[in-house]
Amino acid sequence: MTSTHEEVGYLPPSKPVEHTPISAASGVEEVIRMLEGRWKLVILFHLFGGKLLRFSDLERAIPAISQKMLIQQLRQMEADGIVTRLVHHQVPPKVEYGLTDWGQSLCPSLDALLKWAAARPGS
Amino acid sequence: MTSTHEEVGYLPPSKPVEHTPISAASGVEEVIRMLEGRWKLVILFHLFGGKLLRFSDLERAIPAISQKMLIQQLRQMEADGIVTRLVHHQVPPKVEYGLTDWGQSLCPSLDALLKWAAARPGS
DNA sequence: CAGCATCCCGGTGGATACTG
DNA sequence: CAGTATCCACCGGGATGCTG
Repeated sequence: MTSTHEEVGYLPPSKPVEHTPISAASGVEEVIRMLEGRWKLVILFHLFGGKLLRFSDLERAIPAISQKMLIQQLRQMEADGIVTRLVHHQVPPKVEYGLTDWGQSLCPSLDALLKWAAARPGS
Repeated sequence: MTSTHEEVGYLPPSKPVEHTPISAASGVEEVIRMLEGRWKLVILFHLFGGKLLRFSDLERAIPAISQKMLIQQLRQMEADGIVTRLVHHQVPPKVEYGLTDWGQSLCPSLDALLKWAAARPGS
């Protein structure tokens, strides 16, 4: 694919839109809002499979993330109904994070994304 | 904030991980890198369906985006092999953007994301 | 028309220190 | 252990003006 300046052998703009992506754009914004941020997807992938992870587990699993970001993203996803927060009040505090059913249902879609990335031409 | 403190009636962590999301984490970063940014997905959704849109078409379709962001995101996706850039050298310049086959193959996955968002409990 | 260059602001997110 | 609080650097991204 030589990016610029090919002589154009393209033809008919007579192709009708079969997908109306524009109308979908509204939902797109919502998805972006809920999943954007450097860490949301990374966290989600660590939670898939119904696992319950403690705050410190996640910190260890994602060494590059700061506490501030970890808690912030977790809280946002909790507010969005994607992750659950389970507090055990005991002397050394223990909090476990997991996925709601709805959050877990995101797994296939994200997996598809992964497969897509893996299928990149010129591997 | 008492959003918390359920007494924990959670049971068996006997659920074996059936998905090994951690190993997937590597690919996740890649996906994020390619799709992140305020506008990438929005642009993509306007390009799905095999449509070729001119720069000005996209500007009109996404009024909130600035020229700078539009061209920047398009270029990045072009570099990633997601979008194509078709230059017609004629007196009033004309450039059309579309999707590569690989880029087009992202459509089902993103659609799944949309459906997921639409299925949010408490609609 | 389709961009590039420049300036600049605000928010995102990192580092660090402190608390229940 | 699981956060909260603060400070601050950086850069994503908007506005404007100019060019081929």
